[in-house]
Amino acid sequence: MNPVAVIDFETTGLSPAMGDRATEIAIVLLEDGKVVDRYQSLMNAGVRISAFIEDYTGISNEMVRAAPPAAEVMAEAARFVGDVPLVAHNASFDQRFWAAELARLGADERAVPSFACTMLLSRRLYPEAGSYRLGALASFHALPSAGRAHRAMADAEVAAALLSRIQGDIQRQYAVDDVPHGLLVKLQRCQRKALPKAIEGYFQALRDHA
DNA sequence: TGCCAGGCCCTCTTTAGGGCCTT
Repeated sequence: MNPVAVIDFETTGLSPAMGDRATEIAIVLLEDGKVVDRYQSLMNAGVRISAFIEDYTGISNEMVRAAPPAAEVMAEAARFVGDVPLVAHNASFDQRFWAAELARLGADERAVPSFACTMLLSRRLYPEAGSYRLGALASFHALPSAGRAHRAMADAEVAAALLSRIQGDIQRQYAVDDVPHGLLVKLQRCQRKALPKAIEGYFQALRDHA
């Protein structure tokens, strides 16, 4: 299976459009269901972190003041990811911050790649899960704890374990050898009953293209 | 200081509203 990069941001709030900035990023490279590399850094975007967010993430103004500049960290993160496709939990959130922080470096926001989303996939694959928060899905699947929740690397590790579980379940349930990123992106937009047809259609298109 | 968004998805729906999920 080709590698994917599972990414998680900690930020000052919910919306880069409202001035919120990233405070920490973690990236886990996953290949064949195994972690093969990691990147993690706090970053200083020069903005104040509210008391609520300090409490929520455990990331303080003092910690961020001592961290490298956000531009430096994001450039490193982009180099680390390279052309590897991206995955996140509730990916629309991380995709917005990925685009916004890289746009500050001069990157084209329209060129942001499509993310696969472990939350959307879980909604389709595990209708009995009840809650689709990352921590709730980790409990549902009995995934190993990776440290303090709401820190970037701990959450990225859990999301990577969830993705590995998702890929394995798709392989078993639908008798396929591989679950490439493009298939994940396709399935996260599918109704549950349409999953088998979508999987067959995806691999048929690959064969037609070959 | 306190507040903010956006996309998905369900239903008491589609001429809409509200909960969930991310920080």
